[in-house]
Amino acid sequence: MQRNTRQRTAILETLSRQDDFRSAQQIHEQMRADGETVGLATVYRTLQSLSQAGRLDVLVAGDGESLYRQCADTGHHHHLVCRECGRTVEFLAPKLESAMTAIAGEHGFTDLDHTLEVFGLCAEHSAARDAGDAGGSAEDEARPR
Amino acid sequence: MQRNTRQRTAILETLSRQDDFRSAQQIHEQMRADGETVGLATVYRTLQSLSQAGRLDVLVAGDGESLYRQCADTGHHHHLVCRECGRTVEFLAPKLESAMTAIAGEHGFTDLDHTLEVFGLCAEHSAARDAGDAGGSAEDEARPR
DNA sequence: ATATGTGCAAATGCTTTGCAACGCC
DNA sequence: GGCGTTGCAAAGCATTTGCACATAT
Repeated sequence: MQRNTRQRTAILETLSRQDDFRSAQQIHEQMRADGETVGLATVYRTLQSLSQAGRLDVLVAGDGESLYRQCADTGHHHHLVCRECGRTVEFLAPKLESAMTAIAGEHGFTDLDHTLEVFGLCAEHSAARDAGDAGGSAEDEARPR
Repeated sequence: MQRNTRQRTAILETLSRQDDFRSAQQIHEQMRADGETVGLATVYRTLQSLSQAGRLDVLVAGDGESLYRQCADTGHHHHLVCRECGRTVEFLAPKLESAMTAIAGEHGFTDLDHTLEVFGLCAEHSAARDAGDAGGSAEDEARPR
């Protein structure tokens, strides 16, 4: 129930070369730039199926856009993401998990699920901002939102 | 820089009578049902300005829709939300906050911000499910998504 | 008086879908 | 050969925006 098509392979390959969280559109755009011929709808459909299969991590940005990334850790984990460049650090927070489970239990909640994502500016970009990067240079093109 | 219009007042009043997280459209719909005459765009604009002013909590649902709620705790806090009925419990997690700050710091990240929301089934609805409520009754109308 | 807020409808932007052609297995 | 997959364009949705009109202060 999941065939190995040229497109599917190309998408996986593109993702494996990518370290940041990227939107479906950005991934599609990059593939076109790399000479791949893939329809945008296919990218959407494939990313969706891959994430459902647990082979991809999804992050819903503040504006509702979905961002995808192939993570090193295949289990449950969280992310520290740079708002400017999308640079991502994966981390675990076991104490936090148990604390949440406890709180939920106290209130009679079951069937839990949670989202925890941290956004900020990575070392490189917080430095740039300190230096007075008020006017936003030519980085508009590169940011993963 | 923020006038007291009939619409603004009505929206605040509606929110104060509401205990669950609701989307802009649901709030608008309810207001119409209550006999209020307010444009949808106004609801969107007002909810946005209120949340920016910190008078409202916003939650981005999994599908990207924004949900609003007037919370008791005006400071920083998190939510435990029932997937079925939207019932919400506010909670604090100070240890968790510092743990995240620490992790972010280790990686050189600054200007932090984070999202932490827990979803699950409240006592009432987890019981209903256990009882074999597979066919979903007439509750479709009431759920805040 | 005048800066703001409002309403409507059109425009946006991301994502999904219908459907015929296509290509793995 | 059959059934999942692809592509394109159209459709869907939540949200935003332009603009003329209304209205708080």
